[in-house]
Amino acid sequence: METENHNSSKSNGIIIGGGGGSNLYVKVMTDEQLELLRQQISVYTTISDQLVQMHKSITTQHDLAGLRLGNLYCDPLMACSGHKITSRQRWTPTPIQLQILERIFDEGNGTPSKQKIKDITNELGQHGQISETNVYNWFQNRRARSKRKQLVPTTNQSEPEPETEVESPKENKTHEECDRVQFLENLSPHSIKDMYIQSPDIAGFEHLLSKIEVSGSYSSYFL
Amino acid sequence: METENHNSSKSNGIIIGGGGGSNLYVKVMTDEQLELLRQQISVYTTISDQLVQMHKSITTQHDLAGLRLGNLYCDPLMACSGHKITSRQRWTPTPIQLQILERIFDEGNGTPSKQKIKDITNELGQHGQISETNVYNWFQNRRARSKRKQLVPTTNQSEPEPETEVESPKENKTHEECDRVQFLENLSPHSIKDMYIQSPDIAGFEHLLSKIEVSGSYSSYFL
DNA sequence: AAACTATGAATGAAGG
DNA sequence: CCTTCATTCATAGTTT
Repeated sequence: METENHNSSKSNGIIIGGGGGSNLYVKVMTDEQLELLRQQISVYTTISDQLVQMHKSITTQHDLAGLRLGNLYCDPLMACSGHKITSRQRWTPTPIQLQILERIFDEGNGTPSKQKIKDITNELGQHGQISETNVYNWFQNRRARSKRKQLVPTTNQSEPEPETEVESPKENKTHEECDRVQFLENLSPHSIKDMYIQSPDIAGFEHLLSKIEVSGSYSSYFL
Repeated sequence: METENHNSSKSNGIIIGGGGGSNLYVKVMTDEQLELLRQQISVYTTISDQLVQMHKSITTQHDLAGLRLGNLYCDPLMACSGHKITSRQRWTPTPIQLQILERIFDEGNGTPSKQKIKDITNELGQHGQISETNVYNWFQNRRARSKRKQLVPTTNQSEPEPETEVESPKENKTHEECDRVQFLENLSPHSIKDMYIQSPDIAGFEHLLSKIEVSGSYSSYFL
């Protein structure tokens, strides 16, 4: 367990001369340094632990909607006031609105100008909550999709992209939340065993540890 | 569990006897131990970094997409195994890239000059494929859309429909969301300065560090 | 419930 | 810069 004796790097080693002439090279840390290390690691531990818990709570729950809502209605006052918060993170046109929109769309003008958008928005506002962005997006999507429909009328099933698809075959579609977390899960496994310091009480954390790859550049983080 | 009594149980200190009779007590770490520490810390760094990015991506509404692509980027094996990654015509910023871009964008200068673009591109190139055009476009779009964001602060709270939606009171989404977000935000500030080890390139991380409270029990994590 | 479909929304890029 | 398009994601609603 004695050193491999590389004395090149920082001076975290000292040479203690015995009386005779045999020098003993050891790595030295003062109590202060150890304390700092302890703090540093504890900080990492704390952060990681809590973030992991958040991560778990996010991926476990189905409430991605709530998640998304968080962005939109992140105002703590609003949220905590336990008030209304019509949690419609995504606008959905009412039948009346849709009808009007369709009519306007069929009127030909594929280009709803800015002012037009305003007018339409105002009109539709009489029939439900709506914003200009909603109208804008609607026309945007409507145009694009009506165009695409024409382009691919019935020939959709014959050419399912015979590409060199070595991608993981399935499970792309329904795992929305996985998309969000796979950047962690997909990390190639690398066993960090017998760590000098172990965090005893973080449950899912070790699982993550076993998956995180220690990139070769980690040494650059250190010292 | 192991106590924090590092003086006795865990012989990480040795007594080196000099010739005379004065003993020198020092903390000792072998290279191996140091290496393990290095790995451990780098693991924490990696995990924290990525989790922080996820956290930011979640709490910031405009970059969920970028996060998603993280899985493509983050898996070295898959990326290096060859014929993957292709089939993407459109550049998508990696989380790291996005983070850097956001930081630069937030630094005010709405005008990324030609030279600036070059620099940024070069920097981001360290974290993934990118071109100057990508950077240019990104800033272009970012600016335009952030501007448009202000234009549509539609706090439309009107009640157009017989909205009897009470959103299941027991399952308070907003509350959960708050919990998730606030667990970081609410941590009492504690300055971790002059850390023995610093991670140079994690931007938002230091901000978090300044907010994380080092709980008094951190010593229990250590040894 | 899980899978599917329709569609609102986000965003990189192109044109002017 | 502004507008527009193409692509993709995420979700609400529907079907099996």
